[in-house]
Amino acid sequence: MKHIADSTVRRLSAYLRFLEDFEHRGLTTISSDELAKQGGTTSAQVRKDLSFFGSFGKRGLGYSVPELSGRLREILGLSQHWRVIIIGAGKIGAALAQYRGFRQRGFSIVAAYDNNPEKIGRTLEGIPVRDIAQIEHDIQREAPEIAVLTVPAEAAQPMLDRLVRAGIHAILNFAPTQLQAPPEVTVKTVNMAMELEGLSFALTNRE
Amino acid sequence: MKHIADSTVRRLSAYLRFLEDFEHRGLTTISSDELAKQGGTTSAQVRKDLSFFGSFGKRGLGYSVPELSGRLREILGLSQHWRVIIIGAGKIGAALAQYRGFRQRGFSIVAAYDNNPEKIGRTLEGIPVRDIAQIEHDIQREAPEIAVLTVPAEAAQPMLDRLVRAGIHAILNFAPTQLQAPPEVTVKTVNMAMELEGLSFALTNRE
DNA sequence: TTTAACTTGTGAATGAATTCACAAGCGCAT
DNA sequence: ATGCGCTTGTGAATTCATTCACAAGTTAAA
Repeated sequence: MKHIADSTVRRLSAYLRFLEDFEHRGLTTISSDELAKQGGTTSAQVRKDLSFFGSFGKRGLGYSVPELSGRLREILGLSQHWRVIIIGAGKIGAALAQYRGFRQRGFSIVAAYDNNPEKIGRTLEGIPVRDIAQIEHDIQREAPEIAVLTVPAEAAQPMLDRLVRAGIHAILNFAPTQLQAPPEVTVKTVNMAMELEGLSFALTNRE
Repeated sequence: MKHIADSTVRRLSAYLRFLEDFEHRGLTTISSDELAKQGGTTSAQVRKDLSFFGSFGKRGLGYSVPELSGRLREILGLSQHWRVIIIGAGKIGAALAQYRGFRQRGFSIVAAYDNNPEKIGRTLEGIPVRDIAQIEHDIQREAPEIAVLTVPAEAAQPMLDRLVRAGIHAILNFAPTQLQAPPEVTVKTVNMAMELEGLSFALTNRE
């Protein structure tokens, strides 16, 4: 398949959210223009994004809301369940563990891991906290697909290497550091410091 | 000034992090190539990024670490302090309140706000939780520059409007929703659901 | 059946970001 | 002083992403 840009995938994800809203309100069709207005983009962009995957609309009418949302879920891989593990049972890990958006979209958090003996054996928002020492064993046994990394910056790269060796192919990183991973592993980084600095730049450099 | 792309600002922010590392280790000069390797980019990209703001390097030698990091801090607006308020004293708010990266970079969290009477008057990681009803009054009095929005999705847009009317120009949004704001207001959104869906897409569509 | 009002899907055009490639400058060794 | 090895700064070339613009398809009304 032709390479799909990251920005395109993000927009698909946004479209799906609006479609679910529409579905909820009982509407059956939607035009690229309405979708665009919601997502802060243009109708041509919406149609182009969708055209990478097929043609789902009806000329003169628009898109069927249930059909398009179904297709988007397929495209994004949301028609299957993904098992998620959280590495690092700190505050951020806890905030994520209770975040309802995960389960709503087919991501189930199976366990959290930490190296602090006081945390191991307890639960984090109902999710068991296990010893990080057993991570390789658990990955082999339970085959989670996605790992969320909420460890201190200096521990992030070694932990990523360890997860990759154990067979993880998708990582959501919250440590404020640039990570290296082999090409078959996808890493997304959420860096709050970077976002804040973007705001600082905008505040400083506006005329 | 010429318009600077968002991607450029993000990279500058990454460069600064490495420079601080280098500074810490007592190194005095660095080449665009070393900076690039750390940041997962190319030396030409590093030089182009910096060239928008001046020429800071010495041919044949590279960049002075303390000088370049100082210049980047200026460019990013980090030589001044920014006051931050957190709107929504839930789990994410708490995780952010204790995040050390903020203070380290000159962002000080002055207060959190909530509408839950059980939370108002208490503290969140040492930060006072105040009644959201007094937000306009406080903004006028304390003039915070940045608001972090950690409220439920459906409350985000009305709250943004309220903050903008009260004089806020920079918003870091954690609600999983697309927000509309006037052009003089900068909004950055951190959307975990979107990142996860990006991983789901990558897992699904790899050959 | 014809017409009018819409809306899609998509090549072509434009615009933006990245990479190339090289002249020019700097430091060190000889 | 001269030459060599290294690195910057930057126009030009290229690649990537977005927007334009319109033929073709659909519905509904007359």
